[in-house]
Amino acid sequence: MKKSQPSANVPANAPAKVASIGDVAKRAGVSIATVSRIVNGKTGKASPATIARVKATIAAVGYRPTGAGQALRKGQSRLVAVLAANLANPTMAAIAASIETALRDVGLAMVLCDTLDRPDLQDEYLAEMRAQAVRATILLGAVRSAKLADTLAGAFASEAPWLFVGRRCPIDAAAPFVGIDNFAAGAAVAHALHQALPRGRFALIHGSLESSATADRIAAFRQEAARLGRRLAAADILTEAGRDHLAIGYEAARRLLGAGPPPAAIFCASDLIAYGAHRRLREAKIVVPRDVMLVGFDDNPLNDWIAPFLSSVRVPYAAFGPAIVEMLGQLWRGERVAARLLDFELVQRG
Amino acid sequence: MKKSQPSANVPANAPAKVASIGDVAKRAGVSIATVSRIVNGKTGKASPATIARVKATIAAVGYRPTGAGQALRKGQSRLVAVLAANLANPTMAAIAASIETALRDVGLAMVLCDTLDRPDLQDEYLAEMRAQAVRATILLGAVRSAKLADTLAGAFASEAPWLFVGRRCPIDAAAPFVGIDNFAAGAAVAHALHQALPRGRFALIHGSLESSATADRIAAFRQEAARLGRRLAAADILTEAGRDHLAIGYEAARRLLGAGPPPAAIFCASDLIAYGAHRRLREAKIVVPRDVMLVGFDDNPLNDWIAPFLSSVRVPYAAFGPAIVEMLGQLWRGERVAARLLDFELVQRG
DNA sequence: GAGAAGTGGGAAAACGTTTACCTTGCCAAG
DNA sequence: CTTGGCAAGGTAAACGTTTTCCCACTTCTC
Repeated sequence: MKKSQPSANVPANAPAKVASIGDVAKRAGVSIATVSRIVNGKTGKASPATIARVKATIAAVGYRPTGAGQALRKGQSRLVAVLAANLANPTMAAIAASIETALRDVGLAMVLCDTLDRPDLQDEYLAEMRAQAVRATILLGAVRSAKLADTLAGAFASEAPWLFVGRRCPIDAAAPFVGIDNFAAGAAVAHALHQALPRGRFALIHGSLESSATADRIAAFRQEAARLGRRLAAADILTEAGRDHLAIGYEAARRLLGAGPPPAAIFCASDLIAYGAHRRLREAKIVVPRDVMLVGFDDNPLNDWIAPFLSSVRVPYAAFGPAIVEMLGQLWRGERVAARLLDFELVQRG
Repeated sequence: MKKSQPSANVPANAPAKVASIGDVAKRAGVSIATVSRIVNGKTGKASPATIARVKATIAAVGYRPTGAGQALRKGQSRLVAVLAANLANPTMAAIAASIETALRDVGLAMVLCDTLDRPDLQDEYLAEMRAQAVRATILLGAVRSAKLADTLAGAFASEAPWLFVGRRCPIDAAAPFVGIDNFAAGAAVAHALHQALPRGRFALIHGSLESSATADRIAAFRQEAARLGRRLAAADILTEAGRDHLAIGYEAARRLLGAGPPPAAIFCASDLIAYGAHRRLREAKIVVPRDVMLVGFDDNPLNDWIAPFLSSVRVPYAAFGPAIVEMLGQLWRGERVAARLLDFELVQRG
């Protein structure tokens, strides 16, 4: 008596083993090679009658090739890893959801990991996903890490390529990338604010500049503002340490309001920062956008519903999945890939 | 010349194969059995010197057991599937993130799928996850489906148990469950509204009652309200078809306001419904909570920042992961499990 | 009617692990 | 000197799949 029954409450049909390719072959009276060929659509090797019989058997026993067997033999699984920097951020979660849907459409499954923006965790996940023989690794907000730098050279044309989404690769900006043109977006915000508010100060709140996305937005905004004659004072460019964008926005807004009269507009490098800033503004009885215009970034889909005061740069969440899958196809075929830039749109509200 | 070089731009170190247990064994001058035993911590079979040598070799070549090999041999992978009903819902995304963190702490990885509340997709994922030899399947908002009903009997004491989170199993309410006591929560809301607003009508907006979570909240609210002498009129209980809670809330609020004077309070079965209703109220110049009290459910972490008008039942997002992992441990050990009910809290704002 | 060319399908190796079982050398007890 | 036992570690099977050969038979072609 092996340990097959963990307890007596298991019904008699509990050990109903899942059918393997050998079971199907035996039941259909063919060899496993034939079953394998039919499952994989290798035509021309079996008669129509055999094909029909095997397919019927497959349906009858509910056979489906075991991932482990395939992965062992072929050296790759049906999995794609997504390493997200921060799943608490609705933007990342929405992009991850879009990726999942697009992967399903091509028969792949998503392994989703939260690196918490920590290099050690990112490295750990990169190693584990390699051990899982994933078909690709999508870094949704990568952070600079040891393994990233070490492995990068061989990782692109390999059978399990890396793809950077949202943020550029911190080591090599030319690595395969899918995302919006943050530089153009930052400039567009500056331009729009200049049009809407011909006079008054602009302020800027952002988090860590390690992220290329943030850095580009900020640099472009400052550059374009200066070009339009709206150079920002040093005291109007605020940042805080930490990963919590809500807290960053709140704290920065507190400092900004404490330093003097409010600016005409505040550009926040993310919607979460804008939410944080808005809370402080609300506490100070400053009405957005009547008294101060507030611009965020990412355009959380909830904004139309609960943040009708917030202008924001809309990122096309749903477009990420298809674009990523398309680029993965190119990488798998060994094609040279360029960065794929998705469209953004400045949504003005209030 | 095999197809080893997809293109000429691959550096010479590209085919750096990942080391297998055999490579480690050869390099350390032992058999693969010894390496395996050491990797798996099977002590007492190797001398300290050998152990040290093998461990050094493992570190040197960066060896890590391949998931496929282990899965094939042991019949289970290091993966746990999470089938979420709707990743666009911030609540589900937050719980999924919590699960991911808790799984990582015990050395497992999460495969995340979005069933879109569709029975066919849920069944497809259940089959695929079985083929992936996942260690467990977590149904975060299950829907009634054919395969669910078929397989349920054997799925609990098996090596790859099913665990229902948020919503009870639609087939068997006694199936392993982690979530809050929605019935108690619904009653608590009714009680709190009765205290806060001694007179005036209550209204209720909800989506599909297929979900046990929604059904329990609604039933308890109505029951407790009636017990307190605040029976709801039929016209004050509103629902809409569809999956989009924002739209449901908006449409229902439109109907409610079109039918006569607004009620004193509206209880919405989810925060998203409440956001939708709030938008309509805002359009009608009705101020929450001054004119109408609004209560949601789930308490989106953003509420403190952008929905300071909304009272809500706070669900302990971060507690889900640890509770789920704990229950999985019990299931794997073949222990009988009861439902695990997490604490909730009614947060009153405004 | 002999060879060629195709059709339909089988046998077996290989992928990386784990583990049950076996072997070897050594030491101590009888 | 045998026997037993233990420490240390090796051998080989098994898991499920894919794929490369190979084989047997049929049908043409001259």
